[in-house]
Amino acid sequence: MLTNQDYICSIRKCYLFDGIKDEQLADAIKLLNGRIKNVVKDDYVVQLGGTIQYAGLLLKGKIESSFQNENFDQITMHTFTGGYLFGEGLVINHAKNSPVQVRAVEDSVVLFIDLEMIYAAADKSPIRNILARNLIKSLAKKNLILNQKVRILSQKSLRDRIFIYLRTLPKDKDGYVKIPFTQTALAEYLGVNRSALSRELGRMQNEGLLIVNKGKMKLH
Amino acid sequence: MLTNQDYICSIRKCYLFDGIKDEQLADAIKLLNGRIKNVVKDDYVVQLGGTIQYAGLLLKGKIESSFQNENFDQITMHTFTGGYLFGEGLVINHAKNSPVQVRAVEDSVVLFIDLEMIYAAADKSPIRNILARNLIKSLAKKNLILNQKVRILSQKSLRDRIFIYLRTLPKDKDGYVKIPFTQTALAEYLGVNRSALSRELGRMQNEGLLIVNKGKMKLH
DNA sequence: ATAAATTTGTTGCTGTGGCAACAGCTTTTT
DNA sequence: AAAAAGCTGTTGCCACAGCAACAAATTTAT
Repeated sequence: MLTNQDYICSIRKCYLFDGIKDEQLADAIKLLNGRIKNVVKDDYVVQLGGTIQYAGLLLKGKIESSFQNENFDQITMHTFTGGYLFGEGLVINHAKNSPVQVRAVEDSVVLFIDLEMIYAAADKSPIRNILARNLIKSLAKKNLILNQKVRILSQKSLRDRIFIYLRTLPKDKDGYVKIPFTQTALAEYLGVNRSALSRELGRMQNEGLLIVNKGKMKLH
Repeated sequence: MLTNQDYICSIRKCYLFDGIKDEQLADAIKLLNGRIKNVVKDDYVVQLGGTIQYAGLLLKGKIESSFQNENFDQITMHTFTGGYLFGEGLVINHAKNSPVQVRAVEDSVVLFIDLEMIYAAADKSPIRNILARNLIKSLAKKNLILNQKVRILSQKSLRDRIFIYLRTLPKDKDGYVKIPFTQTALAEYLGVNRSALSRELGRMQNEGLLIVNKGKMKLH
């Protein structure tokens, strides 16, 4: 079933199978009723407004989650590559009417898994325990990431968004923080216009609030 | 330990102890190393930048989560009453430097619990399984709520925020959706100015896009 | 080394929506 | 029933940030 080494690599990128040895992987996936499916480019993995029974783990390719705004424009939320787990929240809550759609932007391979198997069954295999722990950690992690994003997006001024973002990054001994984004990507993450971000960073430097230095920044 | 009926009421409001009978509640709480603590008004339950070892379940009183922006103003995120579970994400991720602080706004009682007990121990009691399932569901639910909020806050125009918000609410047979907020609270949820919201709702009605009717709205 | 592609800085224009202030309504309290 | 508190509609003002367009700089590809 899982002969492709690349697929195993992808699986290892997500938390869910942490602590499960390669030789147990097949058992774990079987326990989750795992099924591998090829998805051709532009096919929908999750339909807008649809129901979703299984979480997906992207083994290969590239998929994109998006939703529609008022004008029925597609707004891309995120593009994912191998190892990304999606749909957990919807599946676990038995959500109908998915508010997002997931579409393959190139030919992809997805492993569909039934997360409810983790806690639905009566037997208590050690694998089940590990999976439960990993799922909990994975969900909690997404929670933190989303919380941080909400905190940033709740700010009205661009400057406050920058401040909050910078404050959460760890400082090195000189008080600098390393920005793991290009400025373009940072603007997208902060939910602001790219040139406005550039302008504001310039202002902040003029005011002596900030030093920008090759992908590093320092406050005050 | 848990003689107060009000406390049990609060506990029942959160998912975590679903499916656990009242007579097993004490066992479940013991399993989680539960400890009840009184918190006086204005005391911090979680310090900004601090570490948090236990999740908290509010049994009585009122607490508020907030964070600080650039000017070290406190920005309130949410105010909670009995039954609210907080800090799970931070605890499970062993997060240091909490980005939020939690403060009692009136004299309160909090049950601190060690969520890691759910999956850390070797024994596999049925209670542990139930707790694991409930924690997973609870985290997944928060995930959906946060996702929805991110989707709304990512919109630049107030109108799009309104559209997205309204689209997720269930319609009644006449196509109306019931708004579970006052307009003031809705503005806060959407992250916009209250009077701007009022203005925009007026505009949309003028344009024939929306009908507002006593806490109900209808699109198109 | 040159070309191509991507990223960043800059600037003018413009509109949205934040803010403050007030008035008219509800709802709650006593 | 009166008073207090809270919610909603309205309006003027104006700053912030979105957008477009271009140039400069940097990175990646060939």
